[in-house]
Amino acid sequence: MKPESRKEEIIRAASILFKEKGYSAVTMRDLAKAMGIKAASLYNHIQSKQEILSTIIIDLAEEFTSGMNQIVISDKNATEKLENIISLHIDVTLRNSDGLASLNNDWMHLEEENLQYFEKMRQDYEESFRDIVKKGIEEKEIKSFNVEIIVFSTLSTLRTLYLWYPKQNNIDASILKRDMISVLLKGIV
Amino acid sequence: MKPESRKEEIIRAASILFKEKGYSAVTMRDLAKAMGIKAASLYNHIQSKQEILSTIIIDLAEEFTSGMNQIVISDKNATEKLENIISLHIDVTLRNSDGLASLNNDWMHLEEENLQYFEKMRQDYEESFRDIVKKGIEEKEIKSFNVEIIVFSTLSTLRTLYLWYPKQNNIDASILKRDMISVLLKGIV
DNA sequence: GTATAAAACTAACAATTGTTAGTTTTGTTT
DNA sequence: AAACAAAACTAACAATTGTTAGTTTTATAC
Repeated sequence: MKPESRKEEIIRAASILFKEKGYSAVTMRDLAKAMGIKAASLYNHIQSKQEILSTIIIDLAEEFTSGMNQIVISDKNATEKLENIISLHIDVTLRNSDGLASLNNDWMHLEEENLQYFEKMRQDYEESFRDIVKKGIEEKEIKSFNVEIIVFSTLSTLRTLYLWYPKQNNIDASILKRDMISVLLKGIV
Repeated sequence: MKPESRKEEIIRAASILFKEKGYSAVTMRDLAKAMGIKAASLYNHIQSKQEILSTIIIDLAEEFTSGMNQIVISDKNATEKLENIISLHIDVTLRNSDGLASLNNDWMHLEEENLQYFEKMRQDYEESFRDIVKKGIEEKEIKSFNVEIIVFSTLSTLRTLYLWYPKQNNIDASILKRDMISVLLKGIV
């Protein structure tokens, strides 16, 4: 592993604080104290508080976008694609559960350009998800429930993993994947 | 319907703003502007910003606590109890989806006394939920999956209803209940 | 119409906010 | 040890924050 730059350390510390109190309630002085330095010193490494937020969120959103795109173009049936989506969410959650709090709760504090970029990615992601479910229903792989409800209920669980996973003591990733697939898919497929 | 007091109007307006930007990012001047008055005038009706937040959250939490307690003591099997929990969440969401945003995302900004009170209620709620699922598994009503995962996945969906429901155009409550019960329970029972 | 209560207003406060400028310290390379 | 870059510091700023005090307007009751 290459050593973490000071900037990356700051972003990681910020992710933890943002998770605890939300972006708006965390001050640069809070963040500095967590780093053991003064607030002004942070600006040797970052440009603004906003840059920290956008780095956290956009990086994660691009990870999901890229992962989803690979799943979409893959030569799999709907059920397997849904399994891969579950797997994607679990992988990202294990790697960066703190950052996901910002993605879920503080995206609206992004500024103009990044806000639009983020909203586009989220919309495309949901669209891809919906299309996979629709295809699955057409192919009789998935039960013919209301599509919106299936997408919503599945996605809401996956999106909330970041809150739940850290409270479980070291549940194994592969076991988690198997169980999540059971609970989320066995009901609808 | 009895007319809404000025204080209730303020709390309702605050719920909407808190949902959009979170408690910390909403200023008393924002809230005043939404009410068409000056910030100082708000204080003729409320004691503090904190009072608004705690009113929104504690009222809702008590509603859930009371609803859950009735379900727990009822003479129903586990499946029926879970159906009633789903129904409870949908009812509360239809009545006050804005306030639920604060309950879900801004509870950590409650101050000492109310924070403890809230956390106790939430803990008890989850405990009751878990007990119902456990009992259901013992009675062979519910499949023997990991209890934590069942509770987490179901509850995460119910807790996120407040975000999803307002975007659906007037989906009927009874239809929603039937479909949610299908999607959430058919997989595990 | 005069008195009373409700609800708005103006003006200001002390504290906190993100950020900048300029300087000093720390650590590494020659 | 001299030079240089990285990373910390102090001090301050302009703007914004929740809130208070005191006053005026608006609506209701007698």
